[in-house]
Amino acid sequence: MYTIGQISEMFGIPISTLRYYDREGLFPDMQRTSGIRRFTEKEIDILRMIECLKMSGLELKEIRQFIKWCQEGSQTYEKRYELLQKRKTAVEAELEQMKKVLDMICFKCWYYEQAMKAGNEERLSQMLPDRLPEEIQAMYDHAHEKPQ
Amino acid sequence: MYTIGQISEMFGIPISTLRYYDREGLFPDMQRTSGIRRFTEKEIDILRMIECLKMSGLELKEIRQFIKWCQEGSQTYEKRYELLQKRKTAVEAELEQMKKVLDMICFKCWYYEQAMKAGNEERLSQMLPDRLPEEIQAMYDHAHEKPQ
DNA sequence: ATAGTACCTTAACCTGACTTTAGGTCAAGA
DNA sequence: TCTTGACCTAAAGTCAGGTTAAGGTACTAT
Repeated sequence: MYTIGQISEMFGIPISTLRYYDREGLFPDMQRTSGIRRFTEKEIDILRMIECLKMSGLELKEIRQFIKWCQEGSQTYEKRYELLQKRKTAVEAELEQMKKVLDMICFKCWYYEQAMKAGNEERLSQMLPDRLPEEIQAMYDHAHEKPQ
Repeated sequence: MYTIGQISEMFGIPISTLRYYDREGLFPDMQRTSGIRRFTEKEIDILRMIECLKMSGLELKEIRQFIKWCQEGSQTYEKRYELLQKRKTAVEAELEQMKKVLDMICFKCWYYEQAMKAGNEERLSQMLPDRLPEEIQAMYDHAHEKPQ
């Protein structure tokens, strides 16, 4: 059993945020001793889940729903599964998007490296959009692909 | 030259958002004819940049700064390059993070698939944390790696 | 005793990124 | 003429996800 201060240390999450999560119902029936929150393994598991689902792009209220389902036992397996499947699809799409963004950023880094060497962008602008060096062109093209 | 309505259509961005971007100084010295905004190729280029930099996680005020540098010509190449390098590092880290999150989500999908088949989580809980089927274990372990 | 520290609450405040509202201009078509 | 549609502004509102403030309790060490 841990106090809110210990959990805050453990996870690097401000105390105010932990209290806010509690207010939002993310720790259903957390125990207290004379008003003071007692975080057990159960709450730690929930926090790990919150961190993961938050990073996957879920909102707090959706996370609260998921946690509620976890409490309700085996009859909500399907709902939990469906939510996770949707998340999976969304995260996969986001990952593809981020790869394109990264290629765009990398291209722009190359671009400004060249611009710095030359002192201007004249040569560079003549290379656009399809006379770039092979590797750079590949990044540029990938970054500019239409999303399917 | 395009009107705000045409640009809104082209980019799928609400008119109110385009006006908001303008208010925030993202289209420095955009021309107007009798009060009506005229979007040219220049503004279209800026919008493409906004979309890319936004997806890379930059805030509007940082994007405004970048656009301002673009206006200032060749003496800001270095600043622009540095900002992009920082973004590159951040996006690379985010990408790695997202891969872990995806593995976590995939693991959980598998978990609930099994739970649905079995009707309970007893078998599953016995497999944690290191007696999972090989492929699943790999996902689980990757998802739980400590960030370096 | 009293000071310090860690906890508690409620309510207000904050930030970023928009969106909505209320009221106004202006040109084209019925 | 008058209504419709596309534009305009300033100011207020919204939403998520917190954070801060003000005031209170309770244990511990000096």
